[in-house]
Amino acid sequence: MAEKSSEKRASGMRSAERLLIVLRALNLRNGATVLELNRDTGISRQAIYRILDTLRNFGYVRRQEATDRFHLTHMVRRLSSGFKDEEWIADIAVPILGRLVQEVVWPTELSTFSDNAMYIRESTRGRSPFTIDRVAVGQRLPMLQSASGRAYLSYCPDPEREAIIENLKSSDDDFDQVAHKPDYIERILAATRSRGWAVGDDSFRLHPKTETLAVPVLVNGYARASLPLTYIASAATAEQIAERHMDQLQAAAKEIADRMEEMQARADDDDGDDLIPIREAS
Amino acid sequence: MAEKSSEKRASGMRSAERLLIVLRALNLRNGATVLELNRDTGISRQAIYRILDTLRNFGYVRRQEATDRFHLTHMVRRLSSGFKDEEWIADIAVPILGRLVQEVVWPTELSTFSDNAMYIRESTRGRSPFTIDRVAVGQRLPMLQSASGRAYLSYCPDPEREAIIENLKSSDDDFDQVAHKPDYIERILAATRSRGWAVGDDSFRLHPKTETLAVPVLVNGYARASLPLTYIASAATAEQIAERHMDQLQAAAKEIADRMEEMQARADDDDGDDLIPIREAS
DNA sequence: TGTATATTGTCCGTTCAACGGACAAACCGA
DNA sequence: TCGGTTTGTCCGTTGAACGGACAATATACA
Repeated sequence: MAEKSSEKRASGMRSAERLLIVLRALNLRNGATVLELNRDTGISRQAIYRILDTLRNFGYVRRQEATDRFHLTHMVRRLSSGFKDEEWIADIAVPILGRLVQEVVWPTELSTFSDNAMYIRESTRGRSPFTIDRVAVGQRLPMLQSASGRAYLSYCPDPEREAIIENLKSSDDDFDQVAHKPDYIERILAATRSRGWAVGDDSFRLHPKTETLAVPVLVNGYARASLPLTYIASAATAEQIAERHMDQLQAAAKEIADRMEEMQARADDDDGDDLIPIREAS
Repeated sequence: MAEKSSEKRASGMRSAERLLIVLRALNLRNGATVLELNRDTGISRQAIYRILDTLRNFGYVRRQEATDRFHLTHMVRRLSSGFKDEEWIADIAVPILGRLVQEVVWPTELSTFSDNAMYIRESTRGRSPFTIDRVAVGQRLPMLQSASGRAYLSYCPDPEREAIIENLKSSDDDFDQVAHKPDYIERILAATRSRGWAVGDDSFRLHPKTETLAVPVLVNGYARASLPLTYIASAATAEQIAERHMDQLQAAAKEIADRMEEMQARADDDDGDDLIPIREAS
């Protein structure tokens, strides 16, 4: 068949699920006895023993000799250490972009800065009816030509921008050579700031028939990502697109930023709205 | 029976183990396809599907729509967010204290600062033949009377010490009242520093028959924990104990500190010496 | 000293969930 | 058009996970 796995109400693996529940419970109350975990999770005592054995074999949990309580070890960090901060914002953006594409028919993306360029992290191409080329995630975008790059540079902290420009000067990418023209850069930044949004340069186009404009995602006042919208050039001008959709784009950017600030503020642990059961489902 | 679970060659739960292996693999290569995970881990493709479904149900993994790759979400942090930094050092100290108690017959501990006092995090009481009172983990020790507190205060960064003293002044604990006597504090610190180790004050004793001396654990030059040794007062004087065991105590403190510095230096991700299999055991 | 309650640990027969072989479908380059 | 690669699902088999039951220990109280 190979259908596109239409969001079936999956069950998942029993014992593995319970291990995750116990692991979570251990995080909420570091240092716990078998009985406490039994009560916290509703999982039978015997099962808790099995699970803790498993976790111990992997070094994620140790038993404190003196108190006979089970504790997490520093190894647990490995279960999440691969999650990078750049992914953070893309992760949060997913549902928001999903809603955005329903209002704005054109495909939008989320791009972040890394390695002297912007990279597309998330995309709604494929859910938009007006998409020409498909997959764009992972695509590299030059800082000074792409709408994403320009939006980012215009609103990132000053020291960061200066450092980026400095790096671009020693880049061997053709696009980055304009970094040597400070007046050109100044003009772009000024134009972007006066508008509030950025446009892509003709010299860089992912697809010849499309154009892109972008707004920055301002977290605590500074750009942490860009939110580009790509449209078919023959369908409208940048001004028309902006007229129709800028409010929605800005609102989405704000929503992403708000979620980010919100999460940063919290103790990093408990996020209230929780999909993960702490007790077993009946 | 209720035997003390004599380190049996445990097996652990099959499917749960495999979930942990896949989770680890996802951390090593964020963004992976089912086939890639299959190759990385040696786990059958069908099983990877089951595991990813489970992880998705819990929100730890999402599927990037555009690329069909599986990514960790910010939720994975919850699997380790309960592991606090204070536990870090205690966690590392466990095996080192274990070796120490074999050389030094007296019980030793590891204590860290928290909430205006030192707290015992790990203990070898129970493995030492000369232990009087059993469990001491979790025990609160006053800063200015206990050997642990004095060792810590004498070698922590100056601003931290000043802040602690300031806090103690507004404490309602009787022990902390001497924080109002700067000359007393100065005398203690000077004595401790000239010796290189701290002694406990008569006014505070966990057990009337015992006395304690302690050395600081100096990470990057500053105290991050204390390593107290408790002995029976009638058996020897502090000087005799120091004569016999100070080298061993200092060596253990140094080893803990070295391990800490080592771990901090690393990228927090890959720690080389790894108990956790990335591929399944045959 | 005996009785009651709470907790920890292990055994073992049953059963159901995890397992992987097999097949179908889609995609891709030649 | 045809092989090779990748993705996804089905389904019969089996062994791993399950939890009831029991043993042992600790503490409290009469």
